[in-house]
Order: sequence, then structure tokens, then C-alpha cells
Amino acid sequence: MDSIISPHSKTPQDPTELTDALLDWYDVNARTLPWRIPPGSDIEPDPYHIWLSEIMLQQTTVTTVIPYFIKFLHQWPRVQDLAAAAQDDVLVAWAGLGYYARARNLHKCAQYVTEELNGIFPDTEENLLQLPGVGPYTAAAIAAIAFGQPAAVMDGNIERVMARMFNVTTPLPDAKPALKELTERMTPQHRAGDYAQAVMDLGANICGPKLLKCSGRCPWEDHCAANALGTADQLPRRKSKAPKPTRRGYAFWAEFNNHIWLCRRPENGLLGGMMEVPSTDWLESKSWDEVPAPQIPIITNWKETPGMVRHTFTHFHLELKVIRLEFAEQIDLQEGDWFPFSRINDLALPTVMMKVIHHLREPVLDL
DNA sequence: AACCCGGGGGG
DNA sequence: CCCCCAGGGTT
Repeated sequence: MDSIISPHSKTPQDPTELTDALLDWYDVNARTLPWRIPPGSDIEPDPYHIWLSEIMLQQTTVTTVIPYFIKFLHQWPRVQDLAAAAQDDVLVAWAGLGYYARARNLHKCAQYVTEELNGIFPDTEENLLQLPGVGPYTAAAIAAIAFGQPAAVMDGNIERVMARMFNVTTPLPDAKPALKELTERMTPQHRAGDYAQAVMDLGANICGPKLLKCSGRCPWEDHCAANALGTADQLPRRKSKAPKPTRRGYAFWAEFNNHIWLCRRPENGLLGGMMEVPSTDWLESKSWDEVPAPQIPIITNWKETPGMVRHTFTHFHLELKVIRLEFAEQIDLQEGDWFPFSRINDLALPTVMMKVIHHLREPVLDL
């Protein structure tokens, strides 16, 4: 990349003019968010708040995060409080947010900061990067937003805005190095945190994946190469993804006296550490004809229930048929425990398991 | 470098 | 149905 100047834009050599225009826009248009210090405020950001919000915002939209962020701060006001919590309480509070390894790393990180760093977060990108669950994006974001350092923050929003500003037509992920380079050149020495948040606001509200509200709204409208070329709605390009396979299995519904039998998944891997209705392995198949008949986990009468639970994970679709085990008395299965339905919301149940529970409690065909 | 890892909202 | 989202860890 020879120059930050696009042949199709009026971008000045010195990006200061661009960043100043964006910061002026941000001063007026910054969204109010629970973890955000409004531009111009004298309040010092709380690194604990910034860190918590940034972990939650990984691959998760702002509107989804807000209620969880408020709930966490209410339950654990300081990083020391979070460190002292039981891991299962953290998983329960996290249930529904997804990517559950984030919750385990969040807890580990809180304990590390509390026990090894006297409750004080590192203030450099390099040292932040050493924390569990903190990668390049989050380290730069905390350094810039919480500590005012000129760290170059790169995320999906900023990738998109840069790809359009400079008409980067290389498909992702191949374009990442070039977009990172552009981001580094654009990041200002002062107010880098506000700058990063401003670009992300731009990406969320004006320069969206499909939604483009450039005209009269975007502070970079007159300097955007894709806007000049009319290519904005086609950028950034992406390599095509492999289609998702379908896995199928049988879940076992064991209910007695308003209790349900649940067990805990292994610590690592899919839905690590979360609770589940016991089930057979989830095997990839073309149809149910290929799925082996289930091994019933206890000698008792059983019945396959009508319908099926469908759920989609990051990399596969899941179909679960549910087998109801019938009991004359409350017998323990091999692993797990009986839990009263009244406490179901106090358990770390991922969404797919909540679907199973709703499916059996209010039978709906082919949910 | 490739793969694994959720869930929700919007078009 | 598709796509995307304030990505990180593991191997």
C-alpha cells in the first residue's frame, strides 16, 4: 500500500482532517451506552466496566449485551466481587449470551486481576493481551477506551468502514492485513478511544452491512471511495463459507414429581460447563434413517414424543428427538441430578436446552 | 493457518 | 433462508 489516499477519494494525506471530522460528529451523535463515558465528560472510565463490556460484545450485538451488562454490574459491582463468585453463578448469569468459554475466561481473568494484580487492570495493550479471554481486539479497545492510549482497534465494524472508505475489494479474510494497516494509519494520537467508538457507531448506525445512510449523515461521505464509486453495498467482500451440516440425536426426558433430570457438560468444548438434558451423541447424518436407535439409559418404559427440537450452532444444525422415560418412583440415573422446574431459571441452561424444556412442557409439533 | 465456538436480529 | 455481529482459544 503506497498511500492512504484512494484515487477515488478526496482523502487528504494527513488523516487528521478525517479523524477531527469524525470526532466532531461523535461529540454530537455518540450513542448513550451503559458502559460509555459521554465525550467531553470529566469522569474517568472504570477499566472493570470497559473490560466487562468488551468481553460481552465479542461477536454479540449491543442490544443483546445491554441487559446482561447491567445485571452483571448489579450482581458483581467490582472485579473482586466477580472473582469471589462461584463459576456456576457466572455461567447462570451468562446463559443465553453464547460462546460460553467467554464466561469461564471472564471468571479466570477476574480472579487473576484480583489475586495477582491487586485488583488493578493492566494499562498497556501488551499486558492486557496476556489476560484470559483478551485478544488483539479487546486489548486495543481497553487500552484506548479505558486508558486513552493510541491503540489501533480493529473489529468487524471498522473493517467494513475502512473497506468502503478506501475501496478495498480483496475478499475477507485475505483483506485483513491491509485493513489493519489502514486502521493503524487512521488512528489518532489523541482521543483514540473516542475515535474507535465513533467508527463503530458509524458502522452500527450509518455504514451498516446492508443499511447505508451515507447521504447527509456520514461525516466521511465526501471522502469515501466506495461512496464515490457506488460500490459501498458490495463491500467488504467475503470468501464463501462451507454449508452447515446437520447433526441428529435423541434427548432423554426424565421427569418425576415436578423435577427433571439434568447433567453437566464437560468443562471444555461445545457448551462447556453448561447444564443439559442427557442425550445420545449428536452425529452428522443426511436423514433420521441413518441415526442409530437410541440406547435407553435406564431400564424403564419409554416413549418417543412427537415433533423435534431444532437449533443452529455456529457450525452445524441440530435436530433432537425427545424420548420420555416413564418412572414409577424417583430413581437416580447415572450422572447428574434431579432439579425442580421451579428453579429452572437458576440453572446454566443454554438456549438449545431451554428449547427442549419448552418443547416437552408445552408440546408443539415441529418447533 | 485452520478449526472450534452461540445466539439473536434483520433482510 | 441468508447474513452479520465491539473475536479468542486451541492445535
